[in-house]
Amino acid sequence: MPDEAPSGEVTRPRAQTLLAPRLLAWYDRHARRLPWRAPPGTAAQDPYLVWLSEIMLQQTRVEAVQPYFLRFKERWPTVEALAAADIDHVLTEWAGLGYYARARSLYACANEVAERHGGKFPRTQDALLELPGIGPYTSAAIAAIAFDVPATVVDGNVERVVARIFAVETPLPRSKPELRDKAATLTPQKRAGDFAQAMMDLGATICTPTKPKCSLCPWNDACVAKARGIQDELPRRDAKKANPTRRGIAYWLVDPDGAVLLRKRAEKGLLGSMIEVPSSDWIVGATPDVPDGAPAAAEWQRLPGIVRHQFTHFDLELTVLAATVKARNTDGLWTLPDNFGDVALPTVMRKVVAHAMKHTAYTPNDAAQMFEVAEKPKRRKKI
DNA sequence: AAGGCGTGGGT
DNA sequence: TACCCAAGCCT
Repeated sequence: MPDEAPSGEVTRPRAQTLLAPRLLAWYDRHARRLPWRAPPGTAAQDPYLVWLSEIMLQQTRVEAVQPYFLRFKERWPTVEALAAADIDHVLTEWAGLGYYARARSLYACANEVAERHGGKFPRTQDALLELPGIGPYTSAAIAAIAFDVPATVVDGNVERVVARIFAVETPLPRSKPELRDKAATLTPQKRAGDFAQAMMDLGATICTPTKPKCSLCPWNDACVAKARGIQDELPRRDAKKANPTRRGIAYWLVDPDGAVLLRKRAEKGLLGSMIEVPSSDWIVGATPDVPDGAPAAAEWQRLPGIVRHQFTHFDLELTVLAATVKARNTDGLWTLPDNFGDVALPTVMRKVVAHAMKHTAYTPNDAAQMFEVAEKPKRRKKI
């Protein structure tokens, strides 16, 4: 473990002091150009954009984030603009990106920054940590990248790189404290933001989970796992249990105008505050065979096939029942499919929409084509 | 403090 | 097909 020198700097073995400069040199030549990133050596990025990107990047790949980031930046260029937005518009813009509590926290955080911090993000890790949706990773990332604070940024990439460099064999998540401490011994006092992004780029492009490209790695001669030939086995992880399957019914109700009944889900929890095709509870076990919990009494027709979706902690199988009504006798958001793009439909509900429109007599139009995309997910089975 | 919380791409 | 797991946070 590193000792604290009187200056407050972390002391470290001499060899380790050489690692950061080598990685930064690699980063200067190989940094990916990303829309939220200032090129190495240029002026710091707008803290608002750093924050926005870091929230979106939580548990989410760069490629998935890019279009969302660009749309948010265009629509809400400042934290004040975002704070003044309608939360439902924010959720609609976030739809498809997942982990929707992030969008709610994003909005809450924008309002705190606008109202309590004068529109300026705090510059210290401790102060950032107080804001909604900002935890240990994100506070360090914003401090380092936006404000050049020498904070140690630890995400999944950094954990993997550090586990390999030091050949940490303790499985995750038990090894997290050790990995964090070892990462701290690598963090330089200068260019900590570039260093953090370099570590993450290294993990994303070179020190990958499988088949790491060690021959291209600026640290390959210092990597203990590589020296031992166990780089593919690290980091180890404790086994995780299998996911259960939950089943339920989604109710596709259409009025004479072709409007479809949608509903807003509970504020928090799974898909919190998002819009859904009304559905039963999703229960482990058999699909209920009675349309219990249907939004209206109607002649429900079971559509062929099933909608499958995987969440982080369970698999879902939805049966879709369809019916028409002569009048809008049920409260909800009666919405024409042409306008589905204006509501916060998460991906699982886009799948339901696609399935229903494919198996009912809905006239194909732009909306139908838009949702066809969501239907095609798996590769086609060979005949 | 262990589990809830999305989605998509890769192997 | 059936996993894995990603720029994590919250309770």
